[in-house]
Amino acid sequence: MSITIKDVAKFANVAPSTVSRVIADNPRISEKTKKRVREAMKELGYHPNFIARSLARQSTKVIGLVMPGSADIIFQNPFFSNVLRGLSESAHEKNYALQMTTGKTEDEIFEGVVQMVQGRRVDGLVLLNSHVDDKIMEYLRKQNVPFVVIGKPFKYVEEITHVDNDNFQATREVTEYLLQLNHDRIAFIGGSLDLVVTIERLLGYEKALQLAGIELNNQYVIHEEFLREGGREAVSELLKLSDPPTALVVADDLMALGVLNMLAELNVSVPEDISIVSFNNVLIAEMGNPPLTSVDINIFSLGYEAAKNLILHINNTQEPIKRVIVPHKLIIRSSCMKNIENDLVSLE
Amino acid sequence: MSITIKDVAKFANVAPSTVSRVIADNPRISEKTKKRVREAMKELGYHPNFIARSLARQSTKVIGLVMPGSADIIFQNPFFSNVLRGLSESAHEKNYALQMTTGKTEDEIFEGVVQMVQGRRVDGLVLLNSHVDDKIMEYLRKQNVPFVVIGKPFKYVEEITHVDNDNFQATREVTEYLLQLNHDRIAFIGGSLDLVVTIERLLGYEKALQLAGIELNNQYVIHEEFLREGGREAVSELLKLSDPPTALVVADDLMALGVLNMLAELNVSVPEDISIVSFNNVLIAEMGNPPLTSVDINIFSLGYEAAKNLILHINNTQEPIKRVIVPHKLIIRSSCMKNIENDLVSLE
DNA sequence: TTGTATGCGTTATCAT
DNA sequence: ATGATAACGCATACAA
Repeated sequence: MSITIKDVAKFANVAPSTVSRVIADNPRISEKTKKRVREAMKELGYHPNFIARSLARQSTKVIGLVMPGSADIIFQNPFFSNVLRGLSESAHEKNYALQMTTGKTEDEIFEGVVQMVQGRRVDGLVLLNSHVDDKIMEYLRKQNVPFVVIGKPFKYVEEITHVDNDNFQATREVTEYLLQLNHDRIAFIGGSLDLVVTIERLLGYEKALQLAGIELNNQYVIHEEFLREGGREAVSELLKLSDPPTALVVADDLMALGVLNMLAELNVSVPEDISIVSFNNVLIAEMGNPPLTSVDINIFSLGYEAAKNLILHINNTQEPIKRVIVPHKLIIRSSCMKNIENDLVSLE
Repeated sequence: MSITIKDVAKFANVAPSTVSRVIADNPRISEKTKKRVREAMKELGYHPNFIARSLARQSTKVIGLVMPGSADIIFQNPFFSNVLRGLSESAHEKNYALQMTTGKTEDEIFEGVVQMVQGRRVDGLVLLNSHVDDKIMEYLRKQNVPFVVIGKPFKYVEEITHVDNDNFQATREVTEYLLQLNHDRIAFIGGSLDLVVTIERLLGYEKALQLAGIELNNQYVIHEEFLREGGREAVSELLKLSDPPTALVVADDLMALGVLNMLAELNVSVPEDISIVSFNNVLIAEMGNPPLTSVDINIFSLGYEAAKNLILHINNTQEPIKRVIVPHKLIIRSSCMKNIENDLVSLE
């Protein structure tokens, strides 16, 4: 069919093994023959067959990506495009390819991971999010396959290599930011409690309130999906309270946009009537009306570091680092302001 | 290392070739031995090695995806997440895996495509967008590799299999929609003219105006990148005109959000002062303030059909269909209203 | 420094 | 209906 190593060998009057060594730039081959072989390769338009190489080397130079289910609305979150950018750039630098799992349901995805691993299609995997009691993580641990998690593993935190933000600390900080603006009725709208990130952020929120001596109000804590429908319901429930919050900590920009949308319909002004701070700082955060104050969690780096550390792990050039913390930064825009109500109270 | 076909063969007291036939469910193997072999596979925990199979079969069951450059801001458009969903679901149904190109620049991506193709890593490719004078399309045609383009090829439209909307017609329709609302000063804000979709939409816009007997105003046609910064500049330029438009056709939701954002800053009300209609109808379209009237181009189907037709093409079960048109639909929300100014004029 | 031979795990072509 | 055996294209241990 196409040009193989043997064709090049014949053309250059050497053995196939010599051609192979030239490809690997083996120092034991003389510069003369290297040059001759390389010319032959150019001449014939030779390109190495990755499949054959993978079989012989027992390594594919492919990284498997475990995506959320395609039916999952989370799949549409710009978070994933951004994390993909980071993974892509890092993988490209090290000449690794990226292969995605496909599948709608959790079971389909799990089966896909098994195929990838047992079928020896990939050298390692990156899990794009971390669930509570993650079946896939459990499996990969048992199989002893190199893998890296984006987010914090629910179990075996000390053993599983992961790239994460300090979400506990970040949420503490934003909550304290709102406290400094004189808010004391602060609600938390988080995503599914099945995601570890939600738990971490909730804990950070609670810690800040606790340190400020504010009693936790269960009605102020709402868990909905990270996306639009969730946002709408969450808001309507909160506003119905006798003592509605004056500030919201929302765990995701997209969800925060949904909240903004609903507040606009209800003629509630942001930030005049209610302040909002959200997370992720994706492109659309600054396109909200008003532009959202959001925690930049450096999504690109999350992806970049994940692929980078996975590759280090695969080639075990070193004892793998178990935890990489990517820094975050509060980006202040126009969705928060001082709580005047409390100001008046304190002036009395 | 791991369990191979030979181990199963020994365990079941048959030849490796027999095991292979059982895997393929070859009818010439007796049910008895099939059962015995399958039990042996379960027992030993056998999983076929895809790499070895690929080498022997000369087919990988992998589809290559040609993404925009990761440095490209277009990469962040929710369009791609959605198209990925469609591709993923379709590929999964046919047991194909998805592999992405990586790379920042056009050249890096091209090199990646060559690696994929010559390295025999993939059985075919899907191009996620269509550029004017697309180098990659040219290359794939010459290599005679199965591929499908999402969007309209700039050249060889009759020969290259592609999945597209009727963007010309769709843009005609939305422009006529605005005309019916009594707008006659309608501007067009499109993306890069390097993308075929931009050209198609521009032509549709022009056609509608022409049929309505409205003279084209060059100052009303602006091309900027599909994203935010572009949107801002475009708007400011338009509003500076002595006779500013009362309606905008914006070629992308994300860009339209940027436009909304800027208009809000300038205290220009939508739709009272200016009407906006945009394209794609991604999730965030309904989260604009006001929610955007947008053309739903059925992005999921674009991806789904692309993978489906590529796979048909690969297995050439039939003479490949050259063109698949995915239907579009105008989703009316709250960003457009009747042009009162012209109403008054006509009432005089 | 280079060549020979074998293996990587399958599939497929002959045989039997 | 099943078993040997030769590809598939490359890497590598062992020779020379």
